[in-house]
Amino acid sequence: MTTHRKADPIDAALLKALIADPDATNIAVAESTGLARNTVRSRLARYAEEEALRSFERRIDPAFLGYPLSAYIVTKVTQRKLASVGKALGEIPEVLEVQGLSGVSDLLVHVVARDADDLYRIAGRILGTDGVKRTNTGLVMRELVSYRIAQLLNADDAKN
Amino acid sequence: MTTHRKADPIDAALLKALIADPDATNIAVAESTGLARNTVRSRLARYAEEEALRSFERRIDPAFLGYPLSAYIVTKVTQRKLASVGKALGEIPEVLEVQGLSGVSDLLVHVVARDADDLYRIAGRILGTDGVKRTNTGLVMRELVSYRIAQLLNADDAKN
DNA sequence: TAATCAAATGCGCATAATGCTCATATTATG
DNA sequence: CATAATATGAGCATTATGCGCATTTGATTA
Repeated sequence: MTTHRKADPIDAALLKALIADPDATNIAVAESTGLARNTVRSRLARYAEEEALRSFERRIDPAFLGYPLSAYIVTKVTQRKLASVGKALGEIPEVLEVQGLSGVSDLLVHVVARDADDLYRIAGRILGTDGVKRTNTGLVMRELVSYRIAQLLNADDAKN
Repeated sequence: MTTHRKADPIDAALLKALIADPDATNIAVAESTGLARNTVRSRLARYAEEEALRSFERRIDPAFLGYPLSAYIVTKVTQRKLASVGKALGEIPEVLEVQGLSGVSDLLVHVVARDADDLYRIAGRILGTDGVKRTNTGLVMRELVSYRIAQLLNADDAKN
């Protein structure tokens, strides 16, 4: 796995171009980055192969699907039942994401809801799940910093 | 704002096709959904205009940028200093997202890091930020349910 | 029931992008 | 210096795009 050429495993300029315009054609990206068209093409193919790009689902705003409320539910779980809880949570449609945190029995459950009543119902269903000991719901009131990653493309070399 | 035709504001089939293949051409989407090409085109244009699709950044896996560690830092803040804390957090490159939770003085800070030492440094920097009273770092150990949204496209009608 | 209107459809066409191949150039690494 | 992975440049057949425009569909409303 030695790298030849300077070849960053991930090319910052290329990704920046795509961030600026997700629908840019390969040719447009090539022009804006100064790379050759075939280079853009082969790199994107490699990224796809390496799964450097996650699902398109991440780009869909839940609010536009009718789920304007977003909440994070910190969930304390009976350690033995971690797997079954994970499975049960996966069966709740409004659960977008569940991450196991350090502490072994803490889960961070990201949910969305149609309205306050809906959220109440969902939180109740989670708390009622066998193996769940305790939940703590934090409704997202506002985004102080909205999701971004572009800044990491600069700091890549300049260690901070 | 009356809707004519059946016209879902968001078309489930179209989005599903894009989830299945994010790089599908309009023509391919039209074929797989049974919609006309111009329909696909105009709908996608509308979604873009309505900002139903979020930044392309969401699709970039931080791990491929050299940040394999992900953590959520629950942060208790002096309420008066909420704005300045938000600004300060925004200046930390490894901070991907900051959300203000109900409770007014609770923030959920999503960070990534190159390694454990890096995370330690970042957590320290956040704790050292003026206005931050307390932090609680939860390192993501594994994903029990990885981000998904497709299931909401089905449950859209079938109230659960 | 008929008028109305937004969305959906179908067609055509000039322009642009794609997917591919192949030969060549470039550069980090050993 | 030799090597190997990447980048580049050119060409070409195929496909997609962007757009205009006329027509149809189906829900709303007078």
